[in-house]
Amino acid sequence: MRIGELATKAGVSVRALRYYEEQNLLAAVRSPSGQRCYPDSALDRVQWIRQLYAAGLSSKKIVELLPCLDTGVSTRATVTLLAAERDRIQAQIASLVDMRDKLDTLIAAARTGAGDPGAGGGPGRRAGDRQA
Amino acid sequence: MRIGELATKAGVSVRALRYYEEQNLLAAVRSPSGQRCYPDSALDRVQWIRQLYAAGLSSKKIVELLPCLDTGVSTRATVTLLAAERDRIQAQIASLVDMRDKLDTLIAAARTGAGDPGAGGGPGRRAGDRQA
DNA sequence: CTTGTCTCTGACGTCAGCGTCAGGTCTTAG
DNA sequence: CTAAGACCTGACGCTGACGTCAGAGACAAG
Repeated sequence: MRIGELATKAGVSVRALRYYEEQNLLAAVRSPSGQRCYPDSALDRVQWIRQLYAAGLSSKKIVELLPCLDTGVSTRATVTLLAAERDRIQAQIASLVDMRDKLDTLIAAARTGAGDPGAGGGPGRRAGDRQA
Repeated sequence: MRIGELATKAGVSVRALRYYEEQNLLAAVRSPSGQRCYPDSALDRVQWIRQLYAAGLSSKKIVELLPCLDTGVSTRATVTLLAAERDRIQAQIASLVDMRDKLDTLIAAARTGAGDPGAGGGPGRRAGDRQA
């Protein structure tokens, strides 16, 4: 498939796909005229890339991990990297959970009438999505 | 206290503190000669700011929320903002937990032999910090 | 053949949260 | 008094993941 189609399917911009190629995250076969041609597997690949970016990894880290994600084969070095990123993500989760709880406390305080005139909320609990 | 002391205590750079002031996140009384003078409460304030940055909020969002965090008083607008950020953070947590689990799977597969799909999920588990 | 849409390669623009350098002032120890 | 830091205000630099614009080729449809 061509770049526009992949972009639409993956929900990213054409520019982003070209950027991924530039960063060696995503390869494409070229047609004789130079147009990029992607296999279907590229869609999964792009979604991996997006999720890794969303988890706070840089292009450099991702390019080191992708071969392992592709083949499932890990060297000791990549396992080390995987573990390091996992631990970083875990710490990030802990930090976010902490902040979420702080915000919940503030929201609860606001709802139970502390402060704002007209915030007569009564018992206004949020949905019980306490677990991450 | 002066800016250098606050920076040291808070573990941030002097430049960062000046930036926070520029963004209206942190106020300082000025000495006659123009030097910034911070109250002790500024330390807590800076730590709030750091944590909010770490949770992915922008200066703009933080400046909208800080008055509420200071006074504990929330208007309807700030409660809406708080709730929106809470939900964003919750979604981010979910995304990170998902990625953490994916990485754990890969790590486990690598540990239980030459990594390959079909990974037998045998022993070699990580410490049981499954919950966020 | 022409039109419209898609694609190509540069290459500069953006935005946030600071780092860093320049040139001058303030404070404090000796 | 003087030297050494700490502090001041600009103001430019940096990084990463793209956005955007320019100018030109590619390709199916009528």
